[in-house]
Amino acid sequence: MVPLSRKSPVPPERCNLARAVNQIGDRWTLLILRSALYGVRRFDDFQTELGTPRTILSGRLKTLVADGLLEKRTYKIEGRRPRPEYVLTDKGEALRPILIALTQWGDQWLDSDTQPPISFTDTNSRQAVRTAFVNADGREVPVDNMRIVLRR
Amino acid sequence: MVPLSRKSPVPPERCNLARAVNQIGDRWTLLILRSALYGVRRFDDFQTELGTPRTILSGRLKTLVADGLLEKRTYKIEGRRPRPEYVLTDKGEALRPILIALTQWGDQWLDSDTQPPISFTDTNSRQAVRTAFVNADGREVPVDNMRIVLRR
DNA sequence: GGGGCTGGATTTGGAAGACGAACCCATGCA
DNA sequence: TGCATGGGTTCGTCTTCCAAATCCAGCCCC
Repeated sequence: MVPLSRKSPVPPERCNLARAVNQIGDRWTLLILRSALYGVRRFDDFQTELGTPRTILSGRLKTLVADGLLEKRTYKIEGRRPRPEYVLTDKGEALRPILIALTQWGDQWLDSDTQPPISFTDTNSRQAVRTAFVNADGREVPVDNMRIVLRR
Repeated sequence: MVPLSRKSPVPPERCNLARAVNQIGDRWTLLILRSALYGVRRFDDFQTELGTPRTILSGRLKTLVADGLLEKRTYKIEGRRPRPEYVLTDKGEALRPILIALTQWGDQWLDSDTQPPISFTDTNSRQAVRTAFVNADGREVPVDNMRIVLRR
């Protein structure tokens, strides 16, 4: 168990986890990113799938673009007028492993009775894949073997 | 780039990521969990560190306990009256790798200019540690080598 | 070229939740 | 008895959320 501490080693103002939470730590924002990672790009598709109020969706898409997680582009279907679409940037795409890990957390702790509706396997070994800590060589490092390094 | 999709392969109602987001996808909830992972346990310590309004903090702690992420216990200091403290359960502790991964995402995408204030190393190799997907043998699986498996 | 359709929004009021300040309350201590 | 401490709740305001209605631009068709 984690030892008692009266305060965190890194104060929230300097903490990149806190900053990340401020940028994406919001229900709708995370749900929009979820859909985006599955390839959803269009306003009405987000709206239909998530049931997000249109005002909110409009605002969240704006801040996601402003924060560089989505890129607003224009797509054009033959015979239709051009329309915007919202595509993940590299920065947004970099959240994929994290959200997959969170999915697996949900599989285990929110719905452990039933088989998860989606899972991930290694195409070579065909084994199930999980998240873990690895060193530079890609070898797993057990949590007990990890040391925290603080800078100042 | 992710191919266009008009809707997600798993609808939000059945999606454990969406469920996870509904349980912890909230600014204050995530910040409280951050502090808890660093060992913070007491009402006033959370409040001082995060600046959470006391009403909000009180409510969030209640739901975190109700959701089984924190356990409410009693601690007693010699000569002081007993008080409650909030300690991570296994379910809450299981979020650690995910929040570490999110910290590292923040290091890279929100503050890449400066050295991150906190990092993690392997006590054996003294190398930096990162999160990755591994197979059952603890061998890293590159993201391109992952296959999605849908049920039903 | 007027009318309808369609997708991507903004405007408008009412409801819910966030917030800060003040207060409460049980215990231990002087 | 009075005061200090930690952990809350109550209160009134203020912001944000939300649903419904409306707007708007471009394309189609007649």
